[in-house]
Amino acid sequence: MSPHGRSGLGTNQEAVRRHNLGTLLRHVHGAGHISRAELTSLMGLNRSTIAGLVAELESLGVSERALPVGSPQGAGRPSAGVRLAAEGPYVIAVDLAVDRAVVARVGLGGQILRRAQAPVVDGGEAWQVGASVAGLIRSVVDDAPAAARLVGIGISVPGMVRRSDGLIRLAPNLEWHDVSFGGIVLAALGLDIPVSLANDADLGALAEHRRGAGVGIDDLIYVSGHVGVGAGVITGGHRLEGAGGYAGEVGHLRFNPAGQRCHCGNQGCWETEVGAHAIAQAINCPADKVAQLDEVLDGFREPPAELRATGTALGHGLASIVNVFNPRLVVLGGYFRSLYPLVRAEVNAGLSERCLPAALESVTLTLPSLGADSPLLGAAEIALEPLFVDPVAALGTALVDVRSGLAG
Amino acid sequence: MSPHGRSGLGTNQEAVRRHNLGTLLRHVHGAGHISRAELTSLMGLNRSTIAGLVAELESLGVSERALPVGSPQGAGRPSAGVRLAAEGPYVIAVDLAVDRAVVARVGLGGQILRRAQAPVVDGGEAWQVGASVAGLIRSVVDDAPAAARLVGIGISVPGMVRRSDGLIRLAPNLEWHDVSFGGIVLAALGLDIPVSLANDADLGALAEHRRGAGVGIDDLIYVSGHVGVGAGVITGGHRLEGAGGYAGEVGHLRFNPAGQRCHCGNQGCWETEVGAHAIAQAINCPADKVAQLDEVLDGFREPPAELRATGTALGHGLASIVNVFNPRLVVLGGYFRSLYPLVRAEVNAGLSERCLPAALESVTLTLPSLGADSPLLGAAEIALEPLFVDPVAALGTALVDVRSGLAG
DNA sequence: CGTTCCCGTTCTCTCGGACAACAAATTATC
DNA sequence: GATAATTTGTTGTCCGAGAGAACGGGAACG
Repeated sequence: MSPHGRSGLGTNQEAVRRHNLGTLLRHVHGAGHISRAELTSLMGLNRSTIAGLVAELESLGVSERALPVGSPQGAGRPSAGVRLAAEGPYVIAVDLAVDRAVVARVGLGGQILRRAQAPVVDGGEAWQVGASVAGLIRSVVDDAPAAARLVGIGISVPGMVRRSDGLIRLAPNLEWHDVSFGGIVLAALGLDIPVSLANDADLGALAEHRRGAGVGIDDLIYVSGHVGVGAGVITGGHRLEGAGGYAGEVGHLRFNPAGQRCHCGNQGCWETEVGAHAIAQAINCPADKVAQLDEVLDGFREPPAELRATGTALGHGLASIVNVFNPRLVVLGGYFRSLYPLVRAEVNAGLSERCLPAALESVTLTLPSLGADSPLLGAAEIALEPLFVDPVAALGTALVDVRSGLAG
Repeated sequence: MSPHGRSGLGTNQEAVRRHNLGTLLRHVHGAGHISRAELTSLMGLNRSTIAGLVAELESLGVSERALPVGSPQGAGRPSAGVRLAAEGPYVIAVDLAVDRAVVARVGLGGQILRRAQAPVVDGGEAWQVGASVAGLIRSVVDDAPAAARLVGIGISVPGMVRRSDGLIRLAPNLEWHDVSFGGIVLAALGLDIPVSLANDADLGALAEHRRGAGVGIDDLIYVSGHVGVGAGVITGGHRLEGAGGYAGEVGHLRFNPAGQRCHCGNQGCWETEVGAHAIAQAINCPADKVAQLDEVLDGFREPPAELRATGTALGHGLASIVNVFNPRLVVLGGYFRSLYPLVRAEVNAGLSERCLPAALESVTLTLPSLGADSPLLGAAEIALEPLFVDPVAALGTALVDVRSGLAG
């Protein structure tokens, strides 16, 4: 059974095999290089069972035998390693931001095999951006091994994405409403493969949970500043999506009812105090550089006094979030990655001051260990997801020899 | 596999049987009376497999054969029914509130078989309350069939409960800090059986999700007013607990930084505007009746003008919550159950005004269909939970002939 | 150099669910 | 009202997947 899926169903033996093979692949994906002995203890299955599963992965062309892993600890025969195959399946990850699009070819294991990027023109129509992204995808796929299979495309979107069908309901800073961006990209490519879209903060949280600062931590929040402010939440090891997929809109938490008007129509949303426009205004940054606020902030050697209030507001807002979600970790992504080091003291003080003691004692603030690539790698993760649910089926529908498919 | 549990493990064949038997029991528990044919389609298993599972449940004394269920629809042989056994296993549910404790004997299927309650004296020590609860448990168990087995005790607590061990970290209105209430009750009973504790709002959400207004709805929030304000969140069909178990503390969301001081030390928490003390003050309710605010509110035939601002504040706060969690349903429990009908227009207007359109369009406000019993039935649900994970094991450790055990 | 420890491989066993065939019980149809 | 159609319960068999035992291999340790 999928861990979070449709409950209530029974498990037949076919599902057992699917689940075990998928879980095994998930472990190999997570570790990159792992010994069979570790797999047996991680999965709680018999040696012979693991051997059978590993053999199936090899016959699928996903993994290959490797030398015993790393340093031998203790006596006994060293355990054979399992390594991801060089010509194994891969996905296309797209990180769509307000000013640029990054596209990467990402293999199992989360390695970025090739990347490309292009600016997004201000006020660009969706089809224009889609064509640009399609071009980047072509260039990124260009040097892929012919035998390698493309499993799908994952797209990180700076806006609200409906989870039922991936429609972009609203991307305020791109000024997009109800855009079916997945369909646009597929049409521009002339392909028909699975496309998954999700909110950038949600994907940042997922990536940091799987491969970043939050490995092994089942309750974390990724707070993302990308012009607007949003959050991705992992709780109990799973993404918090909400009914429509719009959960995590912390930017519009009520913060100061006497404050400034927000583009959402309300007054004093948190975003009006810690959003990019508010910060730009505080440090007299020109409006056309708001999208590159992180670079502007990186330019400071000393924290300007004007940012202190922002730091406190950030801490106070985080306190509300921590009270509500009780995470073990809060990852500060987007331009907060540049802001936090400047005003660490104020943020920490603001959080401690306003947070309930029980929630405060177990929480840590940190920076994303994947740097600015968190949403990109999260996009890769959701595109890879079908492989972990049913490797055989996902590889069966995957695309072989993509280059000639794209040329045609 | 347990649906939300430790991921990464493989599934062995023993686990398959456990899971299927538990899932079957979960369905019988949910429906009370269900046909085998429905079970086959719900669980996606073969007829013969379901027959085997049902036979095992019968041999465990949990269920029994019943006549074909309800109205026959269509041709064909009518399917035999599965019904919960009259002398089947049961649990003790405890709803601990600031002014009273309710104890019930609850069978599989969520039926309250017997209930008792007693006032909780103001400023009562934990051991006193524990002794009182133990007495109620004795009286409630008194008429249980001798063959019926007691599976465990579930306790709803008006405060923050650590999920790792059930310790009550803080129950502000009982003035309890770090109380091991489960151990106290067990010691007073002289028993040693599983005890589960959780926050009252969390359990309200669980009960409404399983048996109330939220059946079939996987994303809902139960907002509870019981002197303090808290929320229980169901997301993706699972309880949102957080790292320590303290998630859902929406009462201390920042609401109006220029507002009144909150007992948590901050200023202008949401609770200072929609908490029981704030409402009591607004309608000139004496301080010693704050714990019975729901009854006071029920006394109004016409909504007093003083409550309008409260209704608006409730709506505005709910907007923040809906933006963050994107639920399909918000259930208003505790004294909000009495407040909402009085100021429905203000609440709805406040919510619509401050909520993001995408989140607003799929959300509904409603009252708990289990009335004031939501937390109580939620306590029963967590106590029953082991039965659905592994019926055989849970029944194996369950207590037979409880009366004589309690007498000795 | 032998012992010990751990792991991979192979074979068999066991168990649980699927499947097919048949009987049973009800509805639909002529 | 008799027959056909439909759906389900029951039974026996089959199949597949994981468990377990036995054996051999490879490395560390004494």
